[in-house]
This record gives sequence, C-alpha cells and structure tokens, in this order.
Amino acid sequence: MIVAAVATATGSILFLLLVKIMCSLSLEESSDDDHRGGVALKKGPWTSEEDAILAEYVTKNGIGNWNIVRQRTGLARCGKSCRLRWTNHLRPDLKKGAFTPQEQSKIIELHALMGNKWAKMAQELPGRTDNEIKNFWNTRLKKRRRAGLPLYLDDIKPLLSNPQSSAPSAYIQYANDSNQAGTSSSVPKLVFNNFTLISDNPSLYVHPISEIPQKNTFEQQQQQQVDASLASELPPSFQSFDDNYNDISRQPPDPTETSLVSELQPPSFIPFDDNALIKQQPPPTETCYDDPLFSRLPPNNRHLDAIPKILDGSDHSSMQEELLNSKNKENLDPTNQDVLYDISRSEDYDNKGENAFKDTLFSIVYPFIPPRFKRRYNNTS
DNA sequence: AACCGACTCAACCGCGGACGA
DNA sequence: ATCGTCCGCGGTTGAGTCGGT
Repeated sequence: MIVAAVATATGSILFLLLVKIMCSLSLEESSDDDHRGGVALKKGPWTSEEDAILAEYVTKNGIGNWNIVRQRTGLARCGKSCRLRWTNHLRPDLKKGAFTPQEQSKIIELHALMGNKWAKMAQELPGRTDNEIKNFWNTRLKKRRRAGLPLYLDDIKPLLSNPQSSAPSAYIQYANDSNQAGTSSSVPKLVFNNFTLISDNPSLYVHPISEIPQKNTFEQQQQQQVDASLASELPPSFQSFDDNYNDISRQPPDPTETSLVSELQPPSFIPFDDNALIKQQPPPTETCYDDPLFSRLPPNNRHLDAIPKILDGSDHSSMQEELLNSKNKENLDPTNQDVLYDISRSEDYDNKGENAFKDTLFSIVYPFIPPRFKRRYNNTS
C-alpha cells in the first residue's frame, strides 16, 4: 500500500515535471508558435484578409516586436511568420516580377564575392529579398549543374584578390576605397581592369571541357563533308595556328592522322563569351611582348603544366616546347593571357594543384594545342 | 483528358547572435 | 554569468503551376 502510494506520488511528480518542461519548451521561439498563449497559430499561405490586417498594423505602428502583432491584431500568426510576410511580400518598396538581366548579373557577381550571404546580397539589390535571391540562385545552380556548366569564373575567383599578381584581370574594391567615397555600400565591388559586364548578357563563364563538342559517327561524317568549306571560316587564331603548325611539320602527314583531321577541328566555342564583354582599353601594344612582367603568356609557363594532365602525358614536353615557340601565341586573346598570367602566379595554384584550374586553362589553351595532341586528348577522354 | 516530372516560390524550420533583466 | 526573448539568417519543404507525353 505504502509502496503503491510512493509510486503514485513519484509518478505524479514526474508527470508534473514533464508538463512543466513541455510548457517551458512551448514558450521558446524555436519551438514556437503552434500554441502560443493557448491559441492555435495558423500556418501555410496567407490570405488577403491577413495581409490587410498585418499591413495596416505595420503602417500604423512600424516594424519591430513582431510577437505582439498577434496580441494587437488578433492574427493567428506567430511573430516570425508576420515578419517574413511583411519583409518578403507586403513591404511597399518591394520590386515585383522576374529579375532583370542586370539584376541577374549582379547576383552572379555578388555570389562570386560572398557566397550564400543572401541577406547581404539583398542589400545590394534594392527592392529584392534574400528569399528571392536565394531561390533564383538555387534554381540556377540546379540547372547549370545538370548541364555540367560552371556557375561563374569559379576557378579563377581566388585570383581576384591575389596580392602577388601585379597585373590582375580583376580586383575587389571595398567601400572605403578612396574612389568609392560617398557610397553607402559595405559590400566589396568586383572591378575588371580591362572589361565590364554587358548587363543584359549574364552568360559570363569559361566553357569547361565538358562543353567541347563530342561528335558521334554520323556527325563526324557530316563534319568531314563540310570541313573544307568551313576551313576558310575558321577564326584567325585557328587558321594562323594551323599555318604555323604546318610550317613546323612539313613532313607528309600520317594517313591515320589524315583520317582524323575532322576530329581535330577547333571546338565550336569561344573560350570566353566575348559578347559579354566590352573592351574598355585597347589591347596591349606589341611592345608588351618584350616585357617579361607583362608577357602575353605567363613567364613561368605553369599553365602548360595542366595540359599533360589531360593528355596521356608522354609527349607533353615536346608539345609545350612547340607551344612556347609558336609564333602565333600573340593571337591568344589578351584577356585570356591575363587570366593565364594570374593563374600561373597564384598561390592557389600551389595550394589546389592544377586540377582546380584545369578546365579554365584548357578552354583557353585548347586552340593552341597542336592537332595531333588534340587527337590524343579526344582518344583518352 | 490524364498523368508525370520539372520548376517556382512562398513559407516554415532550426539555429545562433544580440540584448535586456 | 545566466536566462529568456526577439530577431535575422540560411537551409529546406511542399503546394501550385507548367509543359511534355
């Protein structure tokens, strides 16, 4: 009997303790909100009536102390839900509709600088919410990952602030820079030395190896038929390289190589989307080539180290030598030369190894790889 | 017309920082 | 120093929509 009474009392105490703990937990915001003050709180989409109540309250009382909104208005919504609804939908300064191309470019640029800092990014895009930006980015991320496309110039992003690079393609400008005085922004700005984004063309990225066209047999046959007519339309860099290559190796071509000529055509892409860029400064003059600091190709030629990674590794030294001696390296786009220069001088190159920059390097260097090496790449990939 | 998968986006969740008692 | 509350952030979910079959 006594034992039973003790057991009952102990059980009651434990029960009361449990109830107390449950009650205290229900008052914490993190577990919020379903039953605050004994009233079941509503979840899910807001109705226009709820919107009107909340908007009227905020208009009269201003924002802040969201948890008393329910008490004052009778809304069956928690404070967090009210704040979210106001900031993301009811604020009068919100911009509705899809992101403009300018805004998309800005988001891409900001994400390259600060990562998933949606709220910070939203500060740079007036009228846009962090939620909108986050959704936009995640959608874009999903699409481009599926397509095997890079998100931005990711591989060279670490270079942008590389203090050792004396001739960077771009740098990060902070709000307290002298020439930024007067701006209220606290977010650093990405500044390109020689180029600026055309705002309605957000497709600025380096094409990865995966975008190099992989022709099937039928397409190869078709390609062979049109190769001759296309040859005269090749970009100058390809034509001049082929001329140069022919100058170097005048011996009769190997018949097996001849059959592969159509595979050796330059890829149908431009290493950089030139349409996305406007040149602000004229290309460097020829005298630049003589200046080791501003060599049109990286002086230490580290970019060439990435190439054997893609090839079979047996003949890369001769290919490097050929590339180095190639007269037409002047045809390399000045911007790409800057990128290569930065990459070759980057500490990140040492830290991450060549794989981190492989795609970027290869897309730039590809047009300058002799055809026979391209064939080797095609066979081994 | 029905179904299905992809996509969009509003809303929720959990966490952590700030701040006052 | 500790606790409770508020607030904001980033990640995730799920309902609705759209387009293709």
